[in-house]
Amino acid sequence: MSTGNLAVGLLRRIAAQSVTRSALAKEMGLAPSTISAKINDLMAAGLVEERGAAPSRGGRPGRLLSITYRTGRVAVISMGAKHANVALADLARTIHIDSSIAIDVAQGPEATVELIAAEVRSLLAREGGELLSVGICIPGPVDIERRVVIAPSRMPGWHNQDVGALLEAALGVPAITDNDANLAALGEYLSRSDAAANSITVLAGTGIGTGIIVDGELYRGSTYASGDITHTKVEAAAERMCSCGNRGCLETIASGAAIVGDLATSGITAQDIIEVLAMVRDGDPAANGVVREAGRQLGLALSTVVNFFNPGDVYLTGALSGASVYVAAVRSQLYERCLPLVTAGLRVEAAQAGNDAGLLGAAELAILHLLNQPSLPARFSDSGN
Amino acid sequence: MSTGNLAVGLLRRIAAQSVTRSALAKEMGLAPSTISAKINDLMAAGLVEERGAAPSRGGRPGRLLSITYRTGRVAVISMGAKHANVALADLARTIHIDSSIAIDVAQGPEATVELIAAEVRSLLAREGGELLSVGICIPGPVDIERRVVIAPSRMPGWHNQDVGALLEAALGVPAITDNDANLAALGEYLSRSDAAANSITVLAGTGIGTGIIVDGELYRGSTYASGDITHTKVEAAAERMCSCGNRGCLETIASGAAIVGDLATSGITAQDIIEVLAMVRDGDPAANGVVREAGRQLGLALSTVVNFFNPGDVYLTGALSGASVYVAAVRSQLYERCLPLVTAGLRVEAAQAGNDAGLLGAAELAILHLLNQPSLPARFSDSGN
DNA sequence: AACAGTTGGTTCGACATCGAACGAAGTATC
DNA sequence: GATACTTCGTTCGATGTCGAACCAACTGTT
Repeated sequence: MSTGNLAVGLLRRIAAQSVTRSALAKEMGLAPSTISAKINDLMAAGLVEERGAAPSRGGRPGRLLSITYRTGRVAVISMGAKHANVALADLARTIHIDSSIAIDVAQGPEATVELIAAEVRSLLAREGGELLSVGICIPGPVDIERRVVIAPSRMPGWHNQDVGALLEAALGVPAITDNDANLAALGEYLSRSDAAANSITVLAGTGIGTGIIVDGELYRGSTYASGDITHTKVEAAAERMCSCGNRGCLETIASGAAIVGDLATSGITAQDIIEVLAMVRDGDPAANGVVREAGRQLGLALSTVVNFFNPGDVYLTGALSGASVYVAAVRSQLYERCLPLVTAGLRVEAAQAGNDAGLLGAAELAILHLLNQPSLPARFSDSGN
Repeated sequence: MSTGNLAVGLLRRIAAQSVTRSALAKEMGLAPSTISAKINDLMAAGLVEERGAAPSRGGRPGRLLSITYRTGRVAVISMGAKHANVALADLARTIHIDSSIAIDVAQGPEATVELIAAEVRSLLAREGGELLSVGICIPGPVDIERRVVIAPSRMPGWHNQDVGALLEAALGVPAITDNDANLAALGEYLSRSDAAANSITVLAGTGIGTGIIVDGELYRGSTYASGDITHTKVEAAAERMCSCGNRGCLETIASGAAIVGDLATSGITAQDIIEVLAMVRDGDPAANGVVREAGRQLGLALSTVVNFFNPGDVYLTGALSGASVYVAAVRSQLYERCLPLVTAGLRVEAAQAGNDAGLLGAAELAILHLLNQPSLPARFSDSGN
């Protein structure tokens, strides 16, 4: 009776923050009567309750609505090749606890998922609450229809694997999977109140992927491969051999690995990109120069894409986005190289959600997935606190 | 009473071709009862009538529905810098008569629109029928909200001009304006039964623009500037000066003007790109080589965009798309340079609608615009044949 | 020629949403 | 503290869409 799409939207919104009926009506652009009717259903089903009143704004004060169920948790995971970030979030998409564990994708899906599942259980034991759903970011293309990882260049042995099914088997709750850059774009879009309807979120890690938001919705392309700019040709990299077998790819000059490598050839050894960032922060000129150059090259490659897509916002995530030289280099390249009409109003910024963007996007998808389960109201009402 | 959005969709569909109620229900994914109810309204309003029966398919034969009004015409115009194609189409988007006239955009909007309007009147005088609406393709960005041309690099004096208003004043019917590449994409998408949901349509003329279809809808970008790849940097053009003041732009090596220029430097003079095409068809090796190289460079520039956008189809329009060497060169570059997951299922073809693609897109927009006029039913019913 | 099978179209009750009108519960003003 | 004003929420009739059941009209088979 209350499993309609509107009910889901209302639950999501109320879970995020207490609101009054009239505020909901305005936010959602629906008639007050429609909201009231639905809220009645939800209250009858025991999912929502009135809790206190909003301050009057010159007239009758509104009654604040809260979600009855507050101990539900979604587990969200962001996978890299060597590490995974694991976190628990509530239904309002707020992250309550998180941790990082060492994994090795080369060990294959089963072993990796078991490590991740163990960490989820451990976080649950510490934090309490009931696990309702899981969302995971994969560093490679994901066919969300068939629900499998496809041809992930950095994850041999994972092709056609249904990671969601493995997680479901291990944790006993619904799970969803999507590409990391896609989820970062979704997370950043959702966590901004001022987000443009069309945006590109760049995730520069081992490879360089982007997530695309079109008209407020995630765009995944015709074969779930959209957003890949790793192998865009840049002149400055013409001599460099890429892992894909070609030369001149953006990855060979703007990825984390490339930066570490470039520093090594100038005699400076850094363990990983995090160390490089620390050096930049300490004012190391060599590190600074290499990072700026990486940003410049990324900006150059992005300029074609930005001219084509004409986004309102470009968000940068990944470790490098913490360095302001990097962000500034990307921005200045875009402003210099793109058409005036395209740069008019264009924002180029580090993601506000930082490295949690992917986790937030995963939480959103996991919650939506959960709320679309047919058995939802039962779960909520008979395990509610 | 029958001005709802469903009514518009039904009218459009019935105008395109006679159909039965049950076929409409299937096509539109609506309940048969919904269709019947709406058709009753439309018949009561005198907009639709039953005309004959469909052959039985093993059961009760359907009754074919036709639009009552068949002499209505929309005028569609595709503007270039020196020429404009003017045509009349019916409500089914079929072009009945067309012509080409010489214009000069440097004369400014008023004079140009007057020339165009005169040609529309002349076509109407020849063909008969009542003019209902006008659609025009502009070779530059168009802000469809404010309904003005913005910063058109090749049309000085047209900035912030409302061409639609000028046409309305001259012809006395509603008019709409949009960018030529956008409308070509829309037209090609609509005229294919097998079109992919996400596609890029390349219009290579003076500049090189693309129109983008996302999930079956035209995507225009955040500032109506999407699709511009004219100034994408290509290595082979590094030495060439572009009209934009930079070097290395795609336009300097892959546009029609660039091809004519390149042939001139090898001592071969062609008046325009049409002549070059004729030479290619005659097997002229120099012309062939230059056209193939243009296609190769376009393909190279497109590869970044295709990796990013992951379309199902790429359509080529504009004069050059008539040369199969050109299409083949673009296709082979895309297949070679894009990721396997992106090229899986990717089609790269000359537009089926050919150079009419823009006119068809303009007809679509003009018809939609017309059907969204509040006074529509009156117009239709009291002037119907 | 009767009858089963198939497809086309309508009727009717259910449901979601809307908008207008109204009652409820405050604040501001005199 | 009466009165106007503002905001919140509900009631109620109208509208659009759906799906199930039903009637209508044809084909093919026996």
